[in-house]
Amino acid sequence: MKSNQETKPREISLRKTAEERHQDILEAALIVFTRKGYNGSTTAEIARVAGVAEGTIFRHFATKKDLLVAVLKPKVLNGIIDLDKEQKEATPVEFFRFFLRNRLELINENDGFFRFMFAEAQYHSEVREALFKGILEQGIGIVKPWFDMGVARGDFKPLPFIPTMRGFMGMVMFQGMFNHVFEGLSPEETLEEAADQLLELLFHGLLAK
Amino acid sequence: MKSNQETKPREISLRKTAEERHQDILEAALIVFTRKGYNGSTTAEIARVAGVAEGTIFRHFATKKDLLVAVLKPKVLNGIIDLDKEQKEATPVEFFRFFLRNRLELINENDGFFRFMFAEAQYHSEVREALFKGILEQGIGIVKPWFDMGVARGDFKPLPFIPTMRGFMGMVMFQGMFNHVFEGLSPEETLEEAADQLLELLFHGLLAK
Amino acid sequence: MKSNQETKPREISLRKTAEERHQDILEAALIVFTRKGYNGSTTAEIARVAGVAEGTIFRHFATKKDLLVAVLKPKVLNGIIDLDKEQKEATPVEFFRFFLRNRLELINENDGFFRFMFAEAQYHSEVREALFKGILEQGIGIVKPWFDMGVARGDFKPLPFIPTMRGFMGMVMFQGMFNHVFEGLSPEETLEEAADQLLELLFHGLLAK
Amino acid sequence: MKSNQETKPREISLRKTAEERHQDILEAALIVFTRKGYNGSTTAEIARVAGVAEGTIFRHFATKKDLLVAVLKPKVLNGIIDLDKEQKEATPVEFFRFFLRNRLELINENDGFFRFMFAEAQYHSEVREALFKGILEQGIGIVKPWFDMGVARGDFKPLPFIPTMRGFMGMVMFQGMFNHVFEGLSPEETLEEAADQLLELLFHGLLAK
DNA sequence: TATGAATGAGCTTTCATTCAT
DNA sequence: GATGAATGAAAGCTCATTCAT
Repeated sequence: MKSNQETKPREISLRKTAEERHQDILEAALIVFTRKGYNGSTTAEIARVAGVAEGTIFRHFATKKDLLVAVLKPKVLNGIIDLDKEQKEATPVEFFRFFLRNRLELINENDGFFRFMFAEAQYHSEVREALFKGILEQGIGIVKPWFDMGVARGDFKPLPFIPTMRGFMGMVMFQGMFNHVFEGLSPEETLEEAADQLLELLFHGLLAK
Repeated sequence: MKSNQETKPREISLRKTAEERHQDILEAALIVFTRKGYNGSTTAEIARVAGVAEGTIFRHFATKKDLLVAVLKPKVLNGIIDLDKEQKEATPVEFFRFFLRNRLELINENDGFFRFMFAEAQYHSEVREALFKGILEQGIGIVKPWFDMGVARGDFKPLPFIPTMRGFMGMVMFQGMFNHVFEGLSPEETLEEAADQLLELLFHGLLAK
Repeated sequence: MKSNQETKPREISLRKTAEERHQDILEAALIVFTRKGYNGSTTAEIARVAGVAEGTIFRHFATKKDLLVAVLKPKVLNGIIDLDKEQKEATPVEFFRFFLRNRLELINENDGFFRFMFAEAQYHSEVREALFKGILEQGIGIVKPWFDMGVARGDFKPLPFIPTMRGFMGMVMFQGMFNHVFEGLSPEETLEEAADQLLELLFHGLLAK
Repeated sequence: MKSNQETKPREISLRKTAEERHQDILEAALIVFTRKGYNGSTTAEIARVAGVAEGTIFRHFATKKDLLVAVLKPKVLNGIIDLDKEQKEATPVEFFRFFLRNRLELINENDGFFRFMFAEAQYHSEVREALFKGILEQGIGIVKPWFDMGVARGDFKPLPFIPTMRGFMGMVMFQGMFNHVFEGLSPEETLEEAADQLLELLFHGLLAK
């Protein structure tokens, strides 16, 4: 008793905390959703992957839809923040180079998740909103000042921001997301090379002069 | 056959032919799949939209998956053909301008179907293959000669084809497909304006000099 | 072929008609609901009793609640009609005697169903309404003219109708419904004897003079 | 034991005693059962109403059924006792008047509980027995001497006790219990008026002579 | 002793597919 | 061929009960 009181050796608990289970379920849902889509995933499989009973899922998330939303939230919030933290001294051109590489890496690391998000955005307004508010708005908020600065400095042409941005994002997203669908077209290419070639096209265009 | 054609004088039949029902089902499936996704669609709803009994679907298509494949086939085959028929006299630059506008129109007219295809491509290898073989390969087959010609004539820079193409397609597809998700960013823009701005970026790039 | 066309011997169909299945399910639901209550009954058991697959129930009734309502409807509608058809020539006293016996028989024959209805009326507004509209309102509509006639003829005292009715119905319903709960108190009693004794009390009261 | 009583000076404890929790759970169960029925109530809701954890319920009552039985017991035991304590000097007629009013008040005060009991008596033998032993038998035990005395004194007709009792109880119970179901029929009526009218019918009957 | 997260059997409901007509 | 009722496996979800803390 005494020693117990004094040392309290923080015995390794066999039981997971509620927070850990919560995370287990979220991670499992991320994996399964990404692989099979929302409608193609069953709560039974998510439970199996998470290593919990099926009922446990509904203790943490009232409905399957709630679980979907909970899966989206952290990905959306954490995806972009602090991106330009260390880029304070960069030129706009350098920022765009950095940004494009960084996005391709992000998409690559979260393999399948962005594809999942764009896919489900069509069918579920919750996803659409998360995609829009969490990713697009934030992305634009970060890129626009650099774009404006580039135009102000005379580095960039004074093109309209939104359409230009859309073209730029199209390049990046498409490369990042559908690489998977089109795999085989240029298999030995590295991520950096892909980024550089997109940048070349973005910066200088296709025409010879 | 002949006697059949002659004697049966094509009376205005209230009964549809098997071929007509087949088409009704395909069209209904296209509509429902596009709106709700493959897993989100029920054969009951497709039957209702098609105006046939649920069992009839399975007389024409053994499984729901078969129906999906059958829906993809004609879209994929007809999507691209005859594109360059009337462009024989054009310059590569003119072709690209025409191609980009034509693709945006195509995507627009088949509202939702391309989104559906890219979305389901993740979850169903059948769709992935249809997308790849039917659209990408054909598209590349058509564009590459013009690209090569442009490079040969000195109109285009000698950039590597595949990455350049991917950037180009990214612009086009992203604009066409996710416009819907990002609606509101530039609402009064016409399709032509969007096409012109993408072309400006594609041809001359972002940098000022 | 020919004989088939001519005689068409109305082969005994192995398959039940949709209407028959509908009835099977309603009858099964009546049995199970009556025995176990609404919340205590499972659609699995109802299906088993009806001899159909569980899914079949939901082809005929969208929800379990709908099935409950469908069970109530015919009982409620058929319970009372034509009661006074053959009583045109009776005196009010004779009518009351007939009515009381008739109600006790009805409750007896539909063993458990009235108990079920009064029980579930507490928890489900659908049942409450059915009970009120289908049984009480109709019952009052039938009895009131006879009561009024009895008062007009000087057979009955001019008591207020509703409270008197409630006392009368209480006697009848309680006897009919909770006989079951209180069984054992007077086991060899016949239905007729019970009715006669209630009538005696109803007509002449407890007091000696 | 003694030292325990003396040394621990009943400090105002924030913690409830086991006995208090026991009571809290019983009260909560009474409320929830009465409102939703046994099968319609969840242990989760009872725990919430009681202000305890769900597991705590099962520390006090092994099963939900045990909780039901425990809820019934005190109601059944306390429902009737002391009824005739102050009626020693009354006449049988006065007793019946008092008894009827008293029962209506009791049913009214325990709003819903008697309805609950009669309802669940159909589905649960435990309730049936409690109802029978706790309420009927006791009630009969109390009323019968007064009835017999009334008959002996020549106040009451020599009717058979059980059927008469059943008619009487039917009036009372039905009025008390299903008033709720039939509300609206005579809304401004007071409890006393209702009692008086039932007594009038009970004592003198419906017939004019 | 009280807690409340976890459990898993079982609930109502859905749906692709079958098959007698 | 067309029908549509029937099927039953499987879906999402509930809930009385358990048990490590």
